[in-house]
Amino acid sequence: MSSLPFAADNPAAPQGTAGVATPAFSPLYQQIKGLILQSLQQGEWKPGEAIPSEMELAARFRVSQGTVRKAIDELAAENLVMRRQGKGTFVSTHAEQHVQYRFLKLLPDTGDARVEGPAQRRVIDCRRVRANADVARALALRSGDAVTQARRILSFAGVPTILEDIWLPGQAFKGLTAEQLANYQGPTYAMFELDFGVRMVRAEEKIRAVLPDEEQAQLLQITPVTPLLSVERIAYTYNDVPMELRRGLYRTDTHHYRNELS
Amino acid sequence: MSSLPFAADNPAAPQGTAGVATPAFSPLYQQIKGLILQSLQQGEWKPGEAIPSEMELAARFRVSQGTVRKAIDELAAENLVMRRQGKGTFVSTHAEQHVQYRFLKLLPDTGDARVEGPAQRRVIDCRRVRANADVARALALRSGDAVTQARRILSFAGVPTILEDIWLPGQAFKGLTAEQLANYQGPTYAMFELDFGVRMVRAEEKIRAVLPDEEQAQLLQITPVTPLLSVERIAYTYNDVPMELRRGLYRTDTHHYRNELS
DNA sequence: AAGTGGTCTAGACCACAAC
DNA sequence: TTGTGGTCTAGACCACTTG
Repeated sequence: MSSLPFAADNPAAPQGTAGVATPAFSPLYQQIKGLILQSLQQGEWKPGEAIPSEMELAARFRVSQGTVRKAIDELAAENLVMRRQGKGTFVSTHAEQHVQYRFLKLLPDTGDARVEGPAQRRVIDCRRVRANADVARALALRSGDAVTQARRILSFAGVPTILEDIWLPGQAFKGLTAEQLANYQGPTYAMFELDFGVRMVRAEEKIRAVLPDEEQAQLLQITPVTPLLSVERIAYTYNDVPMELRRGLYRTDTHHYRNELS
Repeated sequence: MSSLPFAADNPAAPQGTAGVATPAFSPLYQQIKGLILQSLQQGEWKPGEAIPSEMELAARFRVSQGTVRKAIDELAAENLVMRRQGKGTFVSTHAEQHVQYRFLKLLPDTGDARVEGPAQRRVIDCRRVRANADVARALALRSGDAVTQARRILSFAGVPTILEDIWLPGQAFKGLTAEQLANYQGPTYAMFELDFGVRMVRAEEKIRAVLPDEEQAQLLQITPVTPLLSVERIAYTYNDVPMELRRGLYRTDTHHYRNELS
């Protein structure tokens, strides 16, 4: 039984005539959304599991089903939960996505990603280091804090296509090994959920065109004058907490980065 | 007074027991959405104008306000209309976007796009040609059909940053001149709305890293070994009809392409 | 048959903008 | 004061899934 900031029989935003700035106000369904979010964040329901039914949540929060519904609508729009008619509402997970890689927008020019199958992974490096200024800033850490750094190559149909450098906060990802990164079947983000309880919910990418240095070119088996996509990604858990910095170099001779605008 | 495929007092999907495949069924609010979309498409309400109030539409379609509301909710989510509390619901337009360029995701590395101000445009070329196979496929035309082709350079703070080639269906854009492309104040897509009645509603982009040829390098005042972002965009009007093919070459030494994932 | 999400309605009230 | 979109409720019924 949770207590609401503003309960249903204790209407929100009573609009005092004090004349000062509007007090922090949010509609009921936003408050409900916040409470559900809190439960998600605290792990009350695990990825892939069903959350309580709308009627149950309505009773628990003492609001109507319609209000819970609108809260869940927004959570579903943000891909935090998934609704399935007749079954229930489920916590999103990177493990059972209809598309294999939720955050990877690189597609083969030949259209169909399914024919490629999953990428082959080769982990080149995985070790604990101290964060430099750039990494620290991206992950909201202090310079010198412990981070786990990894480098790996993803190949499609045997062709090395992506070279990735990954930085993870040392605290949350204590004990991460190269074997885990290499051998886990399925998306790496699913492994993060399962082994570390870290769910990536959102990400931002900055994309540039670059030329590889000698080492990068060698790893991707290309010449140093092959232009590459540099994709710098920061992935966030709940509450906009950054939990991963990833810098990918994508070959785009047989693949392209696809984006939809509206 | 429109007649609905399934009226409110003539319940949809009576679920015949014929045992064959489910007949085409869509909920009432989807039908309403379709009707509103049709009016938008036919220009019953122009970009920037208000559409009728929810109550009016509810009366017109003989459904409840809540049903109209849900239809408009989806249209708003797709950026086809914009709601403004207390004022009404307005047809989206590229002219008065809160961000100046709705489809341009290139931002200065220094964060704030506003300090740059609008881009300086220099039109290099604008002429009618016949569509080759690639252009024809992208625009759903036949090879040899008339298209208007243009090339221009966008500069920020005096630095040539984007080289764009644009292809437009000749029929819809009859009479387009270099002067229009160069002199119109505001987004080019706003000019398309105003002068040609063509509203771009959605777009898809394929992004690659490339090296410029001699001519491209000269126009952008860079060396031919400067890697560039190649952004191939197809923009669509209503009903997924492609109305523009655009290929941009972006310098990414001082700017980056920004994308958000969820 | 029971339980879930999905749709639709009707009515009340709130917040915002314009007159 | 009026009209708009925004919130909230309560109840009915539909569609899908499971037992």
